Amino acid sequence: MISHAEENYLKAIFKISEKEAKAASTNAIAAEMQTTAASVTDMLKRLAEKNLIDYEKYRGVQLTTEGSQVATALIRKHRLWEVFLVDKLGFSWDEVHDLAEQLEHVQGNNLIDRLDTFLGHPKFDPHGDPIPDAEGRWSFRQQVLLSTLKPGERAAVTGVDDHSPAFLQYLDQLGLTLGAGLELLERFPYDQSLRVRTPDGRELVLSEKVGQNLFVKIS
Amino acid sequence: MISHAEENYLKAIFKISEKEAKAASTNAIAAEMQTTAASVTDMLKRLAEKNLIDYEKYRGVQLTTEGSQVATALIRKHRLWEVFLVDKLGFSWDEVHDLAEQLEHVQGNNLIDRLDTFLGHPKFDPHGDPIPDAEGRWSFRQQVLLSTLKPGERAAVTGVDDHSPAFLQYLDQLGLTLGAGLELLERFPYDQSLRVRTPDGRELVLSEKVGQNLFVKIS
DNA sequence: TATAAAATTTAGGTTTGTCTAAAAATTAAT
DNA sequence: ATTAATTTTTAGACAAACCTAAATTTTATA
Repeated sequence: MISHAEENYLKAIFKISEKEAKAASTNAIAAEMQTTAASVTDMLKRLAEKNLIDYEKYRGVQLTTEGSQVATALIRKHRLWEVFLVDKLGFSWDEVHDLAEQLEHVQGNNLIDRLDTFLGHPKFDPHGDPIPDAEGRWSFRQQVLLSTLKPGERAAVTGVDDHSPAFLQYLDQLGLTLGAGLELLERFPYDQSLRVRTPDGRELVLSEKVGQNLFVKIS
Repeated sequence: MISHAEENYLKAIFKISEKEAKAASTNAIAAEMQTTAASVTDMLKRLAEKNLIDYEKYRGVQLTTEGSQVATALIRKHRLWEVFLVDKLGFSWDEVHDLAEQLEHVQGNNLIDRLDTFLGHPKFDPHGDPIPDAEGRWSFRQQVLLSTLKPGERAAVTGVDDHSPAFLQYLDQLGLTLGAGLELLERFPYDQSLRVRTPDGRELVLSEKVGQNLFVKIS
């Protein structure tokens, strides 16, 4: 039996390992979980005991195959619930994280596969993040950060790196929701801000920060 | 802040009070919660401290107005999720209790009202139990136990008193799902078993126990 | 390479929710 | 109205998950 708290730690470790490629440090986990390093050490011992992580004192941790499977299943649940909340209940993409965080812990035999069927087997969640299938396989997509585009290139918004409500709401305001098209007109060398044009002819200036947090697919 | 465990106790007390009309006893709560009397006493102190119940040592408990509101909201959530699981995800009525038991604890501003809207504001759950509205008002229905029918009377199934999967599955097998019509042909005095006819002409003999656990509306 | 700084772990505590066994109060029965 | 049976509460423990403060280990720096 894996507790909710344990599940959350596994997910946090998975998330860190995704970005960093090396063993996840106690401090990084504490930051991700918004708790103290001491609490993390406590939990790491328990997770190691259950063979969900490989843990060596002072050396950070890595998920075992089993731990990785648990984390992947959780992410699948989280993202499917997000699709449900947005597509079926009409929530906006900046409102669903906390709800999905709770829903992902609901345990039940067929629940998630039935939900998946009900939603039409979506491959990406409302933020453009891939949803692993029942066997833990991920969908990939040719996407790059907006900041890497060259002037003249056209692209469509496919996802975000920063998932904060503030960023998502700002994108809503700009009309840069998933699928929105755009063309990079120029990059100002002074601060790396970007001038882009939308299909309806509007021109926007986006900060470097926006460019580094928005994924697009070049068309 | 009310914990999941506290919520479950409030719901249990509500359920007992519904049937018994008098103060709920420690033992009755322990039975309903499948735990020990000592654990119940512990919890009752906490609930009383939070003004969710009126508690006097050795005298049983009653919900306060606030406690009753919490319990009602929980029941609303539980039953709406059951409708979702049956109507949208295709679960059968004997499979949804445990899932709804978890889903009812998910906290979120508009979640339940949005779910309610999505489901079309159902008034009854898949077992025929009423779903209180957002203000805590209950729907009532003219229903009686099948065992109270007189020979010759026709009725339709509206709900169950026994919610066990075994009973629900048996009813499925008999074709006595919600809305099913029937006519009482005779009651055998020997064991109070009932001979009934269904609209498609089938005749069934139902035990006294079935008659005392099936609600019907006389037509 | 010592020493300072940073990261990590240990030690010792707290809260929530549970338990068993024993004590106390209430209710039933002779 | 005592005694017996039942119900309820208290006492004392335990596990999970967290905390702060202190000790230890690792890493960075002079």
